[in-house]
Amino acid sequence: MKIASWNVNSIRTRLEHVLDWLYTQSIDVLCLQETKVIDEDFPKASFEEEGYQVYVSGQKAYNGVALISRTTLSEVSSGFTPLLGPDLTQHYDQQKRLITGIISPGVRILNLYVPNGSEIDSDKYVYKLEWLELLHHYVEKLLSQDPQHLLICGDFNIALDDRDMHDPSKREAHIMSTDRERQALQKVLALGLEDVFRKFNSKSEQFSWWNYRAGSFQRNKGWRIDHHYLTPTLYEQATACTIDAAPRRLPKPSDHAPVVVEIDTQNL
Amino acid sequence: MKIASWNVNSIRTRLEHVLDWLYTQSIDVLCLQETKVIDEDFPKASFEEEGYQVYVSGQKAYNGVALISRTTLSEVSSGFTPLLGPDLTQHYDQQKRLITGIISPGVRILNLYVPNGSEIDSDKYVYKLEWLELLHHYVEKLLSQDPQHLLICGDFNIALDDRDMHDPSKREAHIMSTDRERQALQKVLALGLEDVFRKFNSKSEQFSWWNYRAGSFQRNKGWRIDHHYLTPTLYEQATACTIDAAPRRLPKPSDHAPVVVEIDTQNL
DNA sequence: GCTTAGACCG
DNA sequence: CGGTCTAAGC
Repeated sequence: MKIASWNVNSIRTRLEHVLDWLYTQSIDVLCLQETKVIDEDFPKASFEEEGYQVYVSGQKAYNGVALISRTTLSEVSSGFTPLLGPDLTQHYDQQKRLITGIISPGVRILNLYVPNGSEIDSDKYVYKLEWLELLHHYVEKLLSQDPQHLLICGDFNIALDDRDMHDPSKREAHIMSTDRERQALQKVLALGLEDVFRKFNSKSEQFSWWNYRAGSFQRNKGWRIDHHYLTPTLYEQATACTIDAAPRRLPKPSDHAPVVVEIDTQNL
Repeated sequence: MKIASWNVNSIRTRLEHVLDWLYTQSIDVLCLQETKVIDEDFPKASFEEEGYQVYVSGQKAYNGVALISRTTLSEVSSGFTPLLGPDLTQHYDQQKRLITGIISPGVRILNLYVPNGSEIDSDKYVYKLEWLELLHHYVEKLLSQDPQHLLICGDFNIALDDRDMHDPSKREAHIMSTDRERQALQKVLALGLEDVFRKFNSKSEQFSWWNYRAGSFQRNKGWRIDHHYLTPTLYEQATACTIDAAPRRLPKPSDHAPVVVEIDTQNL
């Protein structure tokens, strides 16, 4: 089973890229971030015509996530509120950054768009850290339901270690690589999740995002900020995890490349 | 010799359309309107590489005209001021709507983008009528220099008679066809100029502009507002005048089609 | 750089 | 409807 995560930076602008890639790669579950569209304007029909189910949680202009699956999805929900209640979460759920559902072999997929954080110590940076703290509570609850069948993927806007950024010397000066961001994410992962990309590839300079500016892609000045995290049983059954840079070479690309994980579901 | 007029609605957006059409039609002189670009950002090199001279008079975002010629251009100038002096014209020359030059067989080309007028009796409608009054003085001066070798072309934003609009019953209710606009243009033409399109074609519904909205082009709900006006000697030597609707069918077209006049220059 | 939105123009 | 611009977000 192939599960992909892709920050598309507007699904309406990138629709043809996404449809073409989805079919040629025969993806089973596609997790999109930064769809940048309200739910009623999401181009659902284009996916449904090809046999996919589509669940969206979007807003105007910013953020927005979608879960697109060839297999039936159940228990789909979006935002922190369904699990954590409205008291803590109402404010954070105004931004549409989280959607989840269970796919047919009983695996829960959690698709995230972690806040960018803008600049270190800015209000948005604080919001990012608070959001990751909420995520910790949320994942804890999910794991209490089933500690072995959770896959979390998305745009984390965090480079987990120094191999995941092109200039690690600037680590503490740059958003996405500060200790506080890394630790906030590590606290979530400590609940029992592992970065499956590193099961297959320990090299540095394996990036999933390149700034549009200054020929960053051509010079491979990027960041690996799009991840798949798996609980131990799923991690064991993973057979591959790859970043596909091909769509990033197309005209008018998203700034992110899709990341695909393959899982052998026979023994689940 | 083939002389074309085309309102391109942004030369930067339409550059490929214009270059392709220019070469395939082997146009000698191309008069552009609504280039929508400041002079330093006009893509001159694209035309110069193919052996054309380029003269521009543009501004940011609005208006803008260009004269692009395979034969040498002389006495090029833009705006009313060079002929009429600054007193009356300074205000009107802030909008870049007029460029002129003499092409090699001694024919003066005057390329115009007449104001649209917005709504009847609006400030912009008054401006349009005043601009046409200034044009009358300007053309009078040009003809005093040479009454026989003047070609005026461009987007006139006026349907000269009822054949030139799809719904003549709305004539007085619609900008571009009110009596005051027609009379202001007729006053210029009375100096000794004739609409050369009507030398070859007296049919109605021969349009050069179709609104982008409501499928106007598909239903041929258009207007003939792009014209070539010739002094008698040139008029006699004209061998064809055609509107080429083909570029209007392309993806992301200009709302105007180019209009081409062919003149036999042997006897000039 | 490339996306969005809203405003203005035609 | 489609071009421009500005201002914001990443």
